[in-house]
Amino acid sequence: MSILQELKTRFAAALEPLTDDVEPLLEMIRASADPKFGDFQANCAMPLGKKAGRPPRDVAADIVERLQLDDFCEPPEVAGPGFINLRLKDDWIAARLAAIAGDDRLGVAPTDKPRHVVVDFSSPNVAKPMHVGHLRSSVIGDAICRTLKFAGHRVTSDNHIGDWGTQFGMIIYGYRHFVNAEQYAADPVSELARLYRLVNQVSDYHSATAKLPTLQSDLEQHQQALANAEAAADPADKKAKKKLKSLRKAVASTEENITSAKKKISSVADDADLQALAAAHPDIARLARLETSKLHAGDADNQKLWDEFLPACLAALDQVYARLDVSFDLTLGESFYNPMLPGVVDSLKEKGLATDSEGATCVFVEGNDAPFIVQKSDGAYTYATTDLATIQYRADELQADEALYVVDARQSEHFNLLFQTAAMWGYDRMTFRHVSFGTVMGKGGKPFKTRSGSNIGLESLIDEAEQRARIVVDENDRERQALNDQQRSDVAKIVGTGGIKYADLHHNRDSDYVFDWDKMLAKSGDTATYMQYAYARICGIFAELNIDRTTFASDRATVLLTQPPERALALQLLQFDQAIDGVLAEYRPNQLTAWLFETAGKFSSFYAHPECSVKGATGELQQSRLVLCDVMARALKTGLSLLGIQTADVM
RNA sequence: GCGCCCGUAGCUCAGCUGGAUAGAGCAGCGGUCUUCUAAACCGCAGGUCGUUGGUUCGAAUCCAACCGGGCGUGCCA
Repeated sequence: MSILQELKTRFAAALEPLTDDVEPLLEMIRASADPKFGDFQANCAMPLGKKAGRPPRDVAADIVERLQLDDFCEPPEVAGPGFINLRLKDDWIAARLAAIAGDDRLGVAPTDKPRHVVVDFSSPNVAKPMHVGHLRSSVIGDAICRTLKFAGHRVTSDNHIGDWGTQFGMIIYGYRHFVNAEQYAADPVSELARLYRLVNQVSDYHSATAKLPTLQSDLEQHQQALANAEAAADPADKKAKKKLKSLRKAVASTEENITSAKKKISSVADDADLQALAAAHPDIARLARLETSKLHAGDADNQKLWDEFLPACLAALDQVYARLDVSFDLTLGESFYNPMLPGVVDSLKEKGLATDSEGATCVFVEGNDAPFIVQKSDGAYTYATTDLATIQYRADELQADEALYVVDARQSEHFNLLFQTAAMWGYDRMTFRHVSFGTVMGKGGKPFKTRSGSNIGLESLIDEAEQRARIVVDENDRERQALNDQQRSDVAKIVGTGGIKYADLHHNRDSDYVFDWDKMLAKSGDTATYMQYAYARICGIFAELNIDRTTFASDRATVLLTQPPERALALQLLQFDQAIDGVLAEYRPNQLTAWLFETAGKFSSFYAHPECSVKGATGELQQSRLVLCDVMARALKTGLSLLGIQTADVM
């Protein structure tokens, strides 16, 4: 039983005579903010006193009198307005720690209320290279899956790939007109990616060329309006000020659009071959869309191409996932749900949820201006329809209790509409949750892009991480020479990808965060490297003493907490369950990174403390310290593994 | 216009179901390697928690208004 559970049980008994509803009061037991207030504190006397109209300190004294916890706590103290401060007995901590030695679960029991959770994450478009935007979804989603599983839930991870969208029409069009057969035979995926880029580039060229005059006149209009407004502006008028601001924004954004349009035009116009190609395919965008709709309509030729393209595209994705150590139970893309879409719309219509509006079939959700469009006026279905079909499948076929969507925060409105529509549609017993996350920013505070403004490829990101990590590994091992070339390269992989993942996970997922190479692989601070290093140092101790950690009989040892760093570390290690609970409460992996960092910090203090040497100790004390080290190593390895981060025995 | 998110130390961020003097990490300053990997440890310094009101014994946390930034907003996904 965990410390917090134990305390809650004891407090429940003591609080029962005082109130009908103890549950919220038990939530007010927590680890102390400051060691001088003990190890844990219970804040329940204040609200209770208020409710009963009694001085909180009296209530606290009442509670303390009823509390039965002298078997594992020092006598509780009442402090301040009515805080109850608790300090665990050293012997009890030592016994608990000895009890979890050798246990990868660190004494955390699986949940007694398992749920079946579908986690929908990563979801790239096939045939389009994955970029940094897919990183967060992949990394956060994977960490959530691993943590849910560890906690004892049934998890189905599902990669809802985009394999049926407009990009396929572009690829098909490109393949028909521009394919380089040799390249395609040698490396189909990169040739398809090239074709996609090419068709995209030419379409963009035409649409930019068409749009440019409008944009330029828009700009003139906006500039004129701005000039007029500036001339008439009354500095005291707030409304006018706001208007000025929005006009300036309009000018700036139009200017940006013009710049980007010009770039798109010149990228083709500056190249004679491209220019000729563009001239020969003036209607490329429409024709590419036509290929898409032919595919959707069941056109045999296009279906054949799709069948041919897809396996290669999936294999390419798998390569990236292998490098990231991310895996899925299911990869059910949009195409999988295609046959279900007409039925979805029919069912919505039957139930009176979907109605015709301006030619499109829409669900209107109260309190939302925007409609939820399930069928466009041209008859095509939308991702709203697919998402509803997906819910149907997950509820009816997979029998899931809960579905998580690890998707960019910008889609929150879509999910809001989706979930409400699903509930009205009858899927009200399943819980749905948009696990949203912010944008990855570059150092300038703008979305992380390459210098030319395109997205940064995920593969090149991993490449760079591993290269940078290798430099760090080489530097660190220069004097020790403990690693050969292969080992260094293995460590660099672990440190590099671990660094990327950790940098992402240690931020609150809601925030945008700034991507910073130097910080990510920094030798110190809150990084994966710091944790991985702590792990390697522990392995080093066992190696030095010629003890095989895998067979180390730590459960037979007694734990002695002779020094403050030992006690602090032991107590920290006993609170792993709180980190797990913290992650799963709102699906925030940063709760676990925080615990790991704190724990690793406590270990580093222990390790560096002159009175806590393991090698320097003998007999029972050395055995005890080895137990501490072993549990610490398990904590790091297990905790990092829940984040999808690996460890190395030697670094 | 409407909706969502954000504003905490020089920088990057935690903390947000209200709790004791607001925490880390970088960067800065000063210490610590003949002893388990110094990719480390110890210490110092650094903040009107955007502003103003409100609720409360108690507010970074809840509510309202405002200021500042980002994103989304009917047929792309």
